[in-house]
Amino acid sequence: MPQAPAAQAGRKPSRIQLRNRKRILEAALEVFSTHGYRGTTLDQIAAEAGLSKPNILYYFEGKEEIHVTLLNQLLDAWLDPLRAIDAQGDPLEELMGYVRRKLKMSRDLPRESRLFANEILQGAPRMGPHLESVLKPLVDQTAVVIEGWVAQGKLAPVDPRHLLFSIWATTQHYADFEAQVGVLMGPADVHAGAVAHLEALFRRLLTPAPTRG
Amino acid sequence: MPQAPAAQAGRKPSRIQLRNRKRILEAALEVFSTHGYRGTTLDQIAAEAGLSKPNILYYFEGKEEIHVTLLNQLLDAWLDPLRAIDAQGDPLEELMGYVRRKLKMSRDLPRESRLFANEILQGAPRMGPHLESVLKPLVDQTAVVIEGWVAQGKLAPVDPRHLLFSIWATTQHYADFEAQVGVLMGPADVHAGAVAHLEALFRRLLTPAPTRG
DNA sequence: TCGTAAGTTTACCAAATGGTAAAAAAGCGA
DNA sequence: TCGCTTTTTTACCATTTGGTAAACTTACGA
Repeated sequence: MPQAPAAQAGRKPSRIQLRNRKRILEAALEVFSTHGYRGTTLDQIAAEAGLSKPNILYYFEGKEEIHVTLLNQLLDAWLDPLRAIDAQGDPLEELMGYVRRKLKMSRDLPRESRLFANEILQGAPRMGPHLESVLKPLVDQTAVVIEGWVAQGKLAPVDPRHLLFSIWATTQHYADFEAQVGVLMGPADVHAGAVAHLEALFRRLLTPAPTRG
Repeated sequence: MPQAPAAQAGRKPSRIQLRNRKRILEAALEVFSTHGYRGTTLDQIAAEAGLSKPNILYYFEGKEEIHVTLLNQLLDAWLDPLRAIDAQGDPLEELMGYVRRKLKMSRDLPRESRLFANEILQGAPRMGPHLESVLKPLVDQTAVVIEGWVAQGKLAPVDPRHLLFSIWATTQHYADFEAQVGVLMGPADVHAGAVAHLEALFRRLLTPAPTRG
């Protein structure tokens, strides 16, 4: 079998392979994130990557494999800020740090945010299992930590999962709804305003009432 | 010219026309909201509507017209809760009422929310002008009202636009990211929890500090 | 430098898809 | 019930699109 690095089984990838797979994924991220899965054509990805369509299919088995590769790769990076929450740290500062990291990701990696949003919006057809196996355990674990903090009185009472939803929603909004934000905010420094606003929003929510007696 | 109600110029629509246009839009909402614009085919809409494809094209000029009709119709309904904010009312209660109405819409009309999210995610290619001409003026106007409330000390200092973004993001999240919320919350009563959580979140943000002196 | 494997291109193809033409079938006012 | 209009169906079509076959070119170790 003279060819088939698409499904390379244990083979160590060559330098060219490494470079071209990276190029393709970068191009695919660009196109998928703005047009969605069905709205993206292999020709667009090929053009963006500077490769021919059959050449793309030399490195990946098909459109779907590119998409899934991108999504799973992404989810992992996406969850790093959540993993970085330290159960031993100061509760309020840990969570506020998380908010800031998520907001920064939204600004620096808007394409990744939109790719993810697109997938979830359509019911996570290519990602469902991954959400169950990767996202859910991590969230369950984080929920326990947050509940512990609340029980210790170091955090105002809050439902951990709804808190996470709020953080995700508000931070990713600036990437996912950029088209709308742009219309409504003009050329102002959106990010700086967002940082200040979300700082106030979550700090007020989470700061525990001073205990008396 | 024996046919052309698609571009009916001033003609009063027949009963059949009214019924079928409604059917088509309902079917299109269902399909567009779950598969996006490019992911939707006329055949799918036709099947969902119980009509043939050419019959669909008898009532609408094409796929794009259906989509645009749906979007513009939707934006109008979508903004009703915002229009309902009463500048003369109690600031905190007006805004909390707005939060509740938005959350209710997210629960009752998730398809509409997702249709809108899909469009904005992709850069609002078929809606840009409408955002400028309909959404922006209304938001500008609301921003003035909120700023007035803040100036009067009836509301904690807050950037009106970022506040609106937070409200939209958190409430619509339950519709737009339902696939994810479902994975993480199981069969629990998500809505009730969301109401309580967002009530706390925004009430704490907006309640002004008691003035002294 | 030569031979083999890796990588790339050219030329296709079948299916899907948005849309059309024109005939057939209902509706409906008089 | 007749005749005209509205509505619906049948039969197509051109383009796009994911994907393939096979020839051709390049890289690289011996």
